[in-house]
Amino acid sequence: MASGKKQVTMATIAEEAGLGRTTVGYVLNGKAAERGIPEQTAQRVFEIAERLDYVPNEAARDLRTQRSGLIGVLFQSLGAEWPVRVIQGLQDVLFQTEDYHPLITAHGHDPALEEREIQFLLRRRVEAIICSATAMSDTFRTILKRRIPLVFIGHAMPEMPEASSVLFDDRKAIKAGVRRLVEQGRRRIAYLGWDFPEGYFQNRHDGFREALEESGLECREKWFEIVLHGESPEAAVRRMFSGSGQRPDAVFSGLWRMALGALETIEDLGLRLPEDVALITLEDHLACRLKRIGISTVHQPIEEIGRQAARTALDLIASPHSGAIRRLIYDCEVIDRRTTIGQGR
Amino acid sequence: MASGKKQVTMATIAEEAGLGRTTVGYVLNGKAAERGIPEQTAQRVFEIAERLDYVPNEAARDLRTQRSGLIGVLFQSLGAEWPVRVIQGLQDVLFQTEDYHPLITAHGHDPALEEREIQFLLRRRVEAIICSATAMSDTFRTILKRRIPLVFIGHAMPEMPEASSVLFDDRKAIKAGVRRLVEQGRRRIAYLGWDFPEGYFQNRHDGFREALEESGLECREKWFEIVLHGESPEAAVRRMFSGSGQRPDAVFSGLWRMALGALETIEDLGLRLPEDVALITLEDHLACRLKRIGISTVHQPIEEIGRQAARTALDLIASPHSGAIRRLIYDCEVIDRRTTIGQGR
DNA sequence: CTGTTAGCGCCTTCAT
DNA sequence: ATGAAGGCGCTAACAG
Repeated sequence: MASGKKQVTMATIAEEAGLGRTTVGYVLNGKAAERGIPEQTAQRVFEIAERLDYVPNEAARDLRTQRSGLIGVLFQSLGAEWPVRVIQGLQDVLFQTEDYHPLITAHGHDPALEEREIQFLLRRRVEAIICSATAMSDTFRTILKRRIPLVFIGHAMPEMPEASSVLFDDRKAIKAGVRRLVEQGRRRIAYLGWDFPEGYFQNRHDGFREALEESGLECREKWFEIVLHGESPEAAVRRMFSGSGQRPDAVFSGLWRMALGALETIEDLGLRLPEDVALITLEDHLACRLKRIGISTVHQPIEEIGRQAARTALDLIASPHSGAIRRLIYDCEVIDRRTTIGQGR
Repeated sequence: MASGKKQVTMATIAEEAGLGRTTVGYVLNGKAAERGIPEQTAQRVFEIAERLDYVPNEAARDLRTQRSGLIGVLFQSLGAEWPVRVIQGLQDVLFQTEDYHPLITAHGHDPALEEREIQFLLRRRVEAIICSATAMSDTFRTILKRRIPLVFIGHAMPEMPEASSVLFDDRKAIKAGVRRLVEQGRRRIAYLGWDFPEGYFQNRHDGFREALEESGLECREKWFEIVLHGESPEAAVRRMFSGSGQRPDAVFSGLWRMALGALETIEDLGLRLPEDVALITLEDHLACRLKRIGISTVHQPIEEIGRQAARTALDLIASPHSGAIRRLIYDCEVIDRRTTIGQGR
């Protein structure tokens, strides 16, 4: 393989031990007892294996057993904070199984690469694929056609009802955040959202409107800003606070980046946080947690998405004929930092 | 495999096309021309493959060719910022090859898991392993014994001269940082380091002393603080600034986390940055780049470590008998932010 | 131009 | 209690 002398295989061990391959195979797979192979023989086999630095060949095993023990994991990019945390959740679960490992890939928003990477996963015969939703790609269809369990995380893909998904209950989180603002006496709550090309965040936008309604507040269009892709949040915030009429006394942001922009802009306008304006955001990013930034957030446990996605994949592998599984992660926690009136944290 | 009808293999295609497996095999591997197979036949094979959703089986291919096309990548944790950026660099290079893919793993500082994961990589017959150095583990010896190229990143492992490595030239970076401080008129420069258990950062500590020496400054022990594992940087900084004697007029920090602590503490002490004290750090972490934090840094291109590590691995695979390759990444750039006197950025 | 053949290393049924 | 044998899907040397 790497070089040098020949590989050590089960045959090598069998020969060395003066046994048949079969016996060795059973011993090495921990089925010695089951086949009535004497303890002593097993012992000897293990010793020889150790001495010879035997390492089983997964390719051969996969080929023979028609399974790979791999779960494909496909992200657009690993650069953001959340993919990494999702992966940690995945590993929490997969490390326990002993049987499954993630095969992690990213495509950097490049459709050609995406296709290639999916092919890669298929060639390796991954038994399930966990991925973040992207623009509809035909390649996903290929996955389903081969009847490989597909689990979307982060956002659902409504065009693919056959696929499973594990998502945050964003509406619930938004309501919790808005409720906190209302508790703190805010009545003029603005919204700062982002217009991702595929409209993935529609759910958040709608959730905000619903939340206001539930609190008996009106949603003024002037205070409902959807920042376009490529546009800076700063402009949106300035617009929101411009004019001589009433100003918002709170801003709910759907993304941490926008919240950071809002923080800057609001202070630039000479307003004080949280006295004049409160600010709260989804996505409890590291930046929000830093003492000098301290943006209050509705914290959602990203690792839990990973854990549930792993479990979902395993469930689907175990019973391939069950329908799609859809899970919502309801957990969320409002964390008061500098930008809301809380006891801090 | 997943379920349902039988797998589509080359044999299926051969049968469907009324050809021999060999012919199909050559066509599918793009060696039709080389073997003088008529364009038309090739065309037909491709069509059938497409129609049948044929996906080659890597396990079979690996078994046959005795290579896996996988490069193992092992981190302690993916949670920090730099592993992810290293991976992006790796992918930059590997995506170009078409032939190699990373197989990414982490073990969360758990030696038992580390061992298991290395076993996992070996069973999959990765052709090289790229990993961040940890406490000396015997498992690494196993890797070398099997003559699998091993590339350390981040820190060298002096105990293993047979292993390759790709590292930053921290000394050079530190000198650049110190030089900038000196240019700005600082003469009483303190150092804030961290005592990682294995003493990996000794290199940085020494580099700082050297840098001072080169600038003709003395290194006062009071201003040379190595924060112990688990201790807070705050205490160290307070110590450094305590007493009635002279105070440092600049702090060089070896880690962004410490720099952040220093920033807080220095301001808590009623000192102004950068007027009273300048602050500069290694590790250009996101937190340093945020406008409200704005810690000046000596920026090192982490992605480049990934790229070079990938190239090193590929080189070693290509010529397994060459000795260890050691690469230093010299690039670094001093970035002035709020905590030094620069034109900002 | 195309086919036959012999494995790669492992699992597993069947025979002894 | 142990072994022989066949085959998973693919490649490549060797015939035709």
